[in-house]
Amino acid sequence: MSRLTPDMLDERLRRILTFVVESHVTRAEPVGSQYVRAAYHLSISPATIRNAMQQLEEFGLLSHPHTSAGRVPTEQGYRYYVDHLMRPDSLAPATRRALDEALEEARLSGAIEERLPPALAHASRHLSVVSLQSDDTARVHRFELVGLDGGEHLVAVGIEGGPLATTTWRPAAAVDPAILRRAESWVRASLPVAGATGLEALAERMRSEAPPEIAGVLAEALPRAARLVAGMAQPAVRLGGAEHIAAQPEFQTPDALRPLVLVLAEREPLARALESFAAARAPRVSIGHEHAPAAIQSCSIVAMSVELGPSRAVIGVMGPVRMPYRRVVALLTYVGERLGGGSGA
Amino acid sequence: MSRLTPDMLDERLRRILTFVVESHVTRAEPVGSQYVRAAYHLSISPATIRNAMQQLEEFGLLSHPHTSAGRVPTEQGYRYYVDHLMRPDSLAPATRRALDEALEEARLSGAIEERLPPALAHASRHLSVVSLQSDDTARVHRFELVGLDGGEHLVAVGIEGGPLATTTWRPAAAVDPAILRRAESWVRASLPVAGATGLEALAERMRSEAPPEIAGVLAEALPRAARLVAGMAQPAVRLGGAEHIAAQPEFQTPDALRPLVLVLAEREPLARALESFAAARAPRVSIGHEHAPAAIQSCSIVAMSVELGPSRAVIGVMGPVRMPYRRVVALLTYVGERLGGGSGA
DNA sequence: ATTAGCACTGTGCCCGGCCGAGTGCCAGCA
DNA sequence: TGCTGGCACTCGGCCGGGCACAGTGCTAAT
Repeated sequence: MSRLTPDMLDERLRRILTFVVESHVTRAEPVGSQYVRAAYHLSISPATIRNAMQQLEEFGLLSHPHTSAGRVPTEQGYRYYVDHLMRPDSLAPATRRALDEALEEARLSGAIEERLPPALAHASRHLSVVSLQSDDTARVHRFELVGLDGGEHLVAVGIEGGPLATTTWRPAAAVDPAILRRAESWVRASLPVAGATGLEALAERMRSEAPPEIAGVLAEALPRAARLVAGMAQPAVRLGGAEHIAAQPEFQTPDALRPLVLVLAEREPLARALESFAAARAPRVSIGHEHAPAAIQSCSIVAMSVELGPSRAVIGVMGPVRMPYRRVVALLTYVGERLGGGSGA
Repeated sequence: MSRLTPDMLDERLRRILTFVVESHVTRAEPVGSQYVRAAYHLSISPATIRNAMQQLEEFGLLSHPHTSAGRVPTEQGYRYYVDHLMRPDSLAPATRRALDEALEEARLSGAIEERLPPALAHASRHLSVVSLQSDDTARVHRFELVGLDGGEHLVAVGIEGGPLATTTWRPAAAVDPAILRRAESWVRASLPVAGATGLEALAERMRSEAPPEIAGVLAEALPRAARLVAGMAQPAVRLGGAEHIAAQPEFQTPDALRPLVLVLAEREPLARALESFAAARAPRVSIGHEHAPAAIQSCSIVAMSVELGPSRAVIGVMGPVRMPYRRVVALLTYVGERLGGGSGA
């Protein structure tokens, strides 16, 4: 299907499409010709509007639930709206203030990834999603080996743009600190390596190449390090305001709601969908079937990537395709600025 | 309402209640007198069964959706069944084998808390829940302070019966290792303390009592340590097999399904409900309104506490009140034995 | 090109009637 | 006394018809 260019539609069609989208977003019902006329004080007659709507339908931008119903935007209609019609919105001062407060509080307490989802959900009145960045191929650039008191040993690995992760184990016999440092150096000489698989490859090489006296520690440490990296690669998706999406009229049938149950329980499909926003430094919109996971193809996602503490995260909002894109984009733009997403690396 | 004693019901009433519960569990429909008679080859007449059912209804064990429908167990009916009627079930060999394999594989890969939910869900054909144990008041019994290469510093805290948690920060100026060790010792002298609040109190005391040269590091380390403990106290709830609960006939209306959406998204109510199983060394059953969170009062939970790696966890299964308690209890009993839950501290 | 008018079509809703399931009760019987 | 067969009753679910309504598509007029 060829992408519509902005100038394929004349001014009137563009205005009417805008009206239909925005009316339908707020009213959640098919919109008819006389409603558009009345709501926007148009001086043209309903019949003319009907003709225009018919053209929009031929373009695939509107559709018709049944003969005697009004029009509803198609996913392509929303796409056209988002790309060419929607004008920037500004946040209500109260919303802005609430966000500022929440962000400031989060910064102080340091638990920003905990506070962000409820704040976003509250401000957007939609389900908010925050995914701590995942990257299977992220380079492991740090490796630390520490002997703790009491015989336990600690291994720490850091991936680029990610936090440091640690785990501990208790070897059969105490390990000489000098051996630890040599083992550390041996590993570091090969850094950076690519993700968990890189570490596993390193563990493999270690068996034949590393000096025997450090092989023992490394045999314990490297697989654990690989597991840590693999664990970081599974993004933790945090959610806020699930009540909003569950309250939407499009999710008032069990068939519509069920996929949501699955997605919210096992968040993997959601994480997958959010990955595609990893490069978005400004809010990006994904509408319905534009994203892959079937369970959320009745939803739209507006999201972007921001710096969150030491690592990057995708933050966004998910709702029905009939979503107030204007408002949500404005919201995310603001939050992104506040968190330094746009200015980030 | 006074608790029913097992001998308040004569043998026939007990048998009929058993039949009604078990039929309803498998068929998900009200069960009528002639169905009971036919299904269990009873030699008594439907009329007699009806009389018996009427008595059971007077006891509050059965109820009646409407005049011309069969009987349905009440929550108290299920409770009586679970307490007095249900006989131990044995696992199908295939299930047992599948579980053995999953557990063995999980043990090898070390990621048991990842593998357990899907395994439990698959074996029980219900939603499985695994909650890593939380305890606000858990004693902090370990404290480590380590200088890493590159100027970063690492603080590690361990709570009793829990894993070691770590975080890092980068102080303005490098800290002398000797100072680190003295700071460590100063904190350890006060261990164990109770949970995050204990650490916060310690940070408070530190300001007036600690030698000035270690106050700087501790001012950075102690609040971070407190946050780590607070974070551990928020149990991570993992789920498996959400499709099972979403497929149950009792959740085929939006009103029934909606609370589930909320609970699965924000897992806090679930975590709260699971806390009450922390002391259960054998499967315990909580039926409908027996647990507090309103959102899951149309569900039952069968769960128990087991040792999972270094810490304890509550593992269980959640489904509609109409749940195959026999089978699920047998399943959890088996898994509990395998994980050493019963034999645990 | 726009508009007024009008016939048309499909949905949602209410209503009445029917069917079936399963009960409660009663009278009769071991 | 306890069980049983029989019977009237009640309620939910389902089906089909009829009505009101909304909003369209078309045509003819401006």
